[in-house]
Amino acid sequence: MDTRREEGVPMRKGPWMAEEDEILINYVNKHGPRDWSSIRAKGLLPRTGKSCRLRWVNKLKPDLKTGCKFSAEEERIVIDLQAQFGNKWARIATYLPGRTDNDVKNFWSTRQKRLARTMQMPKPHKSHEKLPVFQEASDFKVPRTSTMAFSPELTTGGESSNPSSTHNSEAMSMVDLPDLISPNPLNIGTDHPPLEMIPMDQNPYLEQQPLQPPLPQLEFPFPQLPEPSLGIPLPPGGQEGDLCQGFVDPVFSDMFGCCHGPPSENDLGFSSGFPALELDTGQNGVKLEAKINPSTPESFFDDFPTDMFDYLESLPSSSDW
DNA sequence: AAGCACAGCAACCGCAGGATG
DNA sequence: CCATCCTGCGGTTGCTGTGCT
Repeated sequence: MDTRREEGVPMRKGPWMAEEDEILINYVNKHGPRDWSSIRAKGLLPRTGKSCRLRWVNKLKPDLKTGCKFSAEEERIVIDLQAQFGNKWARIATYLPGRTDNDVKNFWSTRQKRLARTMQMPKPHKSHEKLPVFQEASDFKVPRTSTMAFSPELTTGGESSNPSSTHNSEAMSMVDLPDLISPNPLNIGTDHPPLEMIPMDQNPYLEQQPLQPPLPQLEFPFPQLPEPSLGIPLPPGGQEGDLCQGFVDPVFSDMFGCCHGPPSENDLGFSSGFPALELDTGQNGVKLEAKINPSTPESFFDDFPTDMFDYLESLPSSSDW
């Protein structure tokens, strides 16, 4: 394949340097995202065409959400679509604006590892062994929109989603934590039947939210932004500063507003576009104080210190063994 | 402070399918 | 029809940062 034509020419591998990125961006701006192998043929970069394309698609493309964790809604979409399409990451990624197939793949693989750890969690444990800590709230909180559906009898009397039983968070849309809090939150190896993975369309406990069709791909030449901007062209129909324009999932927009890159002036006024988290900006906007909004999505807690949930583990004393 | 383990991510590899000559 | 090239996809690997002991 590429290797034959590259004989004798030392091909660079490994991490990309800023200069290489710049060259690649310039090339794409001039010629569009195609003819990748001619980049090397023209002597612009000692990289294979594949490598150039990959770099562009995964890191340099203008509409990417780089350095932005998957939101709860994105997680839900990935889970739903993975159940529907299987490991068709590129296809799944078309439903997630700003995400690449590699992002989705990595997210899924990380999630699988985490689940595997959870499943292998030994029931008895020696006192000196540290229990696996649920590092993400979504490991033990089950949003009602999750495809992982409970049989009602699995929770205590089916009252788990009663808002009055939650911890002062009137509107948290999730199964009440204490119902799932145990060293074995999924009831694995107990008398309970295992959790069922139910396809979305057969899940009676799921509030159906039809998936939106994939977004149209950004076409070359990319639209240019007026200054000042982050240098990120907008999706068609988008407005400046809102990379999520065009992503029409109302739930997503309602919950998260938009995910931004580097903070801009407007970002400090978080409350309008990011209802899940309100920040009190002190003098000069330096001191930030987070206030939890009642409608906070569950993955919001991912950013909390894990020891916040230490009480969940309720470690038995060593005398119990 | 050093060593270790782990999670997350970037990048590579191999393969498949379409386009072209 | 065949060979070759290009592009795209999914799986895998290896590096890096971070937290824990």
